[in-house]
Amino acid sequence: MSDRPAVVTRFAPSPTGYLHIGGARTALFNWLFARHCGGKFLLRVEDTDRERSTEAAVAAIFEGLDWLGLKADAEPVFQFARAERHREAVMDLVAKGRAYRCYMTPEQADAQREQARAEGRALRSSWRDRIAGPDKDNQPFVIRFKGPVDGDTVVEDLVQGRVTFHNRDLDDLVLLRTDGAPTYNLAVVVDDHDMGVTHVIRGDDHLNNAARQSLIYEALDFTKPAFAHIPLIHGPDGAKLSKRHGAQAVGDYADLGYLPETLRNYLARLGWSHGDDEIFSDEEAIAWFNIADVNKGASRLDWDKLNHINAHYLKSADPHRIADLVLKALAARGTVLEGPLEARLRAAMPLLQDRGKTVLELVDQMAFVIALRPLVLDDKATKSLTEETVARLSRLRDRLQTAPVWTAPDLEALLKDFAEQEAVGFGKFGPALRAILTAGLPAPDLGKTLAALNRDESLTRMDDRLL
RNA sequence: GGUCCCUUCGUCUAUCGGUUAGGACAUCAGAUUUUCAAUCUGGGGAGAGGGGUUCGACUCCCCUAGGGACUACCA
Repeated sequence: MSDRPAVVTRFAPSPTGYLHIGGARTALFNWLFARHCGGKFLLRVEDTDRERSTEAAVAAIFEGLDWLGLKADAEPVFQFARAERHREAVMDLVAKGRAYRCYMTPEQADAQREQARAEGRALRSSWRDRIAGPDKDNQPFVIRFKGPVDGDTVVEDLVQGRVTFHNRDLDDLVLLRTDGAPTYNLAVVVDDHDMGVTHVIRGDDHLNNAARQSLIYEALDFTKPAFAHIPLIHGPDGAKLSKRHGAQAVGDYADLGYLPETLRNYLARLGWSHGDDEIFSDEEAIAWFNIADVNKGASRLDWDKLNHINAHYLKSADPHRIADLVLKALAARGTVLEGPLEARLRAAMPLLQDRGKTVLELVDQMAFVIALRPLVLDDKATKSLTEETVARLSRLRDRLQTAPVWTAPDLEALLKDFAEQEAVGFGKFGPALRAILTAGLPAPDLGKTLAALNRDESLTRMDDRLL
């Protein structure tokens, strides 16, 4: 009897670098499953490798999870802080005869491992059944797990199905290092048990470890959690995701102008599906998510689809929020906007936020809004400003000046009406007007362009060329 | 080398023994058009190969090929 929630999941990164996209998806699946079940999602920092773990990495991972919106339901557990508890468990194992002191030097271990491999079996230390004499009293040793020599270990995996391992292929792995520090496979088992983890959802690079850990669970008399080994994410070329595939860290995606909801949606859809649903809310994902629907095969990152989803969320996002992001991206490029320019950009955002797949693209799409006068026209544009065109645009300018309302639809209508009145097609003045207003920078329909610039700026830019 | 996992359009996927194998992204064509997009309509495009099991296999089994993970006193 316990009051523990029925389902407890955890994300357990080792802080040796930033949070990469694969880890982000693992965290997401854990989060989704816990939410779906009304359970808890925990966080554990696996920092037992003191050499490679860094504060900066811990911060980067927390920041990444935070940005993604994956909040843990309890304070994170730092594995290294629990070393004493891990040692306790190992001593318990030694007392039970399920672990032993091994005095082999690393070199001896390598040699024995090689020999074992040649014989088609895993390493079994020669110290398995020996008690050291006084000669070893002050000699360094490690504590190894005394694995069964025969029989099978079966992992019932929620994603991969039933997977059988032969015990003879499983090493007598080191539980406690020479310096008394616990190793990963031991610490994971003890921590998952102590944290009440019911579902271990992690990358399938750990599937082999699940067998080793199963043995430790049994030796410790711990109840095993359910395992779910989800496939890894590969790069667009099918190879394991690495630096040459570009963005790996979730922070990179933020810098590139992707929204966290985009990543959640896209990543959830990678290796998991709910019928034909492609774009869905967090609530829907939580309601639908089920480990049974997770695929077994690895999937590749597809930038086009990521972009498509991001465009969708960019379109429907709060303009103020997107404006903040555009401003931030601009600032990162060294352009700090304030005052009227910032106000103009913010006001124009609802008109323009559907024009980019990323915030960075939006920055480019908004360049015409914040361009400084006088705009520099290229030769072609300058030549198109014939006497006739200038005269016509001047007439248009006067109408614009007295336009009763300055909104995109009204301006669009005004433009149409003007064309009719002049008895010409848009081709007779549209391109020239566009050149005057944007200097060839990307911009939307003229009605929207005028609206985005606001009346004063539009008229002033026209005056720059027409007067 | 050994152990284990994986394999449906270019990509992400649906299918859970009987479908013209569906959808999304991408792509191509057309429409729209004042630039670039967007949008709309339509098209092409898949069960790795070979054996079985079965009245009937994408679906179940085996082999081959290809891809991946693990094989540390890293996690």
